[in-house]
Amino acid sequence: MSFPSVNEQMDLIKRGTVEILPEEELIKKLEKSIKENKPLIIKQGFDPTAPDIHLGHTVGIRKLRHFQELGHQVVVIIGDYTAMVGDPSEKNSTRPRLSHEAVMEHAQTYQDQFFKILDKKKTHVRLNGEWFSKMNCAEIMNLASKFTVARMLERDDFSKRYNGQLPISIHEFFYPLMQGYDSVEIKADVELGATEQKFNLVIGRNIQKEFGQEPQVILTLPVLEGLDGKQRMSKSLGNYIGIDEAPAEMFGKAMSLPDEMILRYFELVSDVDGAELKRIKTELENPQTNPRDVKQYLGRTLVRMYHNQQAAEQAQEAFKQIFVKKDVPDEMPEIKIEDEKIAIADLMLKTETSESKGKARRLVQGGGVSINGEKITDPYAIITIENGHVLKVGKRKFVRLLKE
RNA sequence: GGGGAGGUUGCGGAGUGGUCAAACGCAACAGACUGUAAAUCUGUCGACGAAUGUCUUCGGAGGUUCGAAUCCUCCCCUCCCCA
Repeated sequence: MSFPSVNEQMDLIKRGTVEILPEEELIKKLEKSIKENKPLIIKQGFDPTAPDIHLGHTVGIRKLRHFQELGHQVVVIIGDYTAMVGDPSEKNSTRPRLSHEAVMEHAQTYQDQFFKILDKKKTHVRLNGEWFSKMNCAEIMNLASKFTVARMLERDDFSKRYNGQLPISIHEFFYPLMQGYDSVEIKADVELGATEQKFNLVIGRNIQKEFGQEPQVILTLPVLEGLDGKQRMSKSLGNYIGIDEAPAEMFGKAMSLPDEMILRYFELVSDVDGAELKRIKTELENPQTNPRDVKQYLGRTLVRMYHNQQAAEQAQEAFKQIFVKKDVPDEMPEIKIEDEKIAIADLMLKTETSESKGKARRLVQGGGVSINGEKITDPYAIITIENGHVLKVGKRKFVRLLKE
């Protein structure tokens, strides 16, 4: 196996990254790897708490992919053990502990999705329960002794919670330690993580040193903002684009992004190369350009990456039909209605376009509901079902009504 | 172990016996305007009912009262100070 030159490697590695700490160490590691013809071990961890990978995750996964392309060894750690204990960093402490089965199931889903981006053959997947389940108390104490409370409290979210009089459980202090210990187990050379992970990543260096290993280089990546363009993309905030989503969904969601996000998305989660990225940047800066068009290109790119070119074209066409021509989509859920006549609120409940009747009526009152293009104004309207009529609720919910 | 402060509808945060389904802000949703962008304006924002209304909700369980988010008892949880 032969590796590209250090400069070439650094070029690709640096793309989209926020920080490499320390950079000289990475260069040294790369030089050594070339000399000894031995790939570096690149690590990133994931907690299998949510079984769906969205674009936010792909920022890191794509970077792992870059390392693979350069010939290095990627090790993905599934934090099954941490997940079983229940991740406390999310403040909803009532989260149920996950059963081992659930964790394994999630882990499987993760892997299926990882390999849409990563090369399966060049990826090791390890569960950290492999070593943590075997650790005894003395070993745990030993690990715990390698770090101080004061240093823990340096961490931003701990100190914020501490000062904000919010609870911090002792075991939460173990998370960084455990994550660091993962690096010891796999002898990581580089660990990737989002910028907010910096603290944990740095601890990994310390822990490795304590265990007599050469410390890993840490590489931080930006946190991708979600569809609102402000908050991080996350499933619980509902502002995400999942990589398993249908083409139309993916495209539509991309179009709802704020304009300022266009370039960032191209940079962080698309596979366009450096030259193309530059071209897009210039295009966006041109006042003649309608950002909408570039956004459509983004939408197509994403659909192409996770589906295919044809699906991308179709998604764009369908989108235009609905939102530009204000037409109805060709494809939509079809629901059989048995009743001849039905109150609008009941119809919306039945078609799952509203969660409750009260809400349905409010939507009608707000002018958000139409049938076959005719706006319903009376919240108590009785609808006569016609075969094939289209119920539209809000901007994007369409249901075709079928008569029995 | 001792003392103090708290737990309110997605979040923040009012409310200390009836006028409280609970102020206000944020978020969210819908409408107008647009490019399903941003900004702005308007409306809605527990459930059921056509409706007077009924039901569920203020950490949990009981209790006092004609009536409780508000008072009492026990319990659970969190934070701060002292040791």
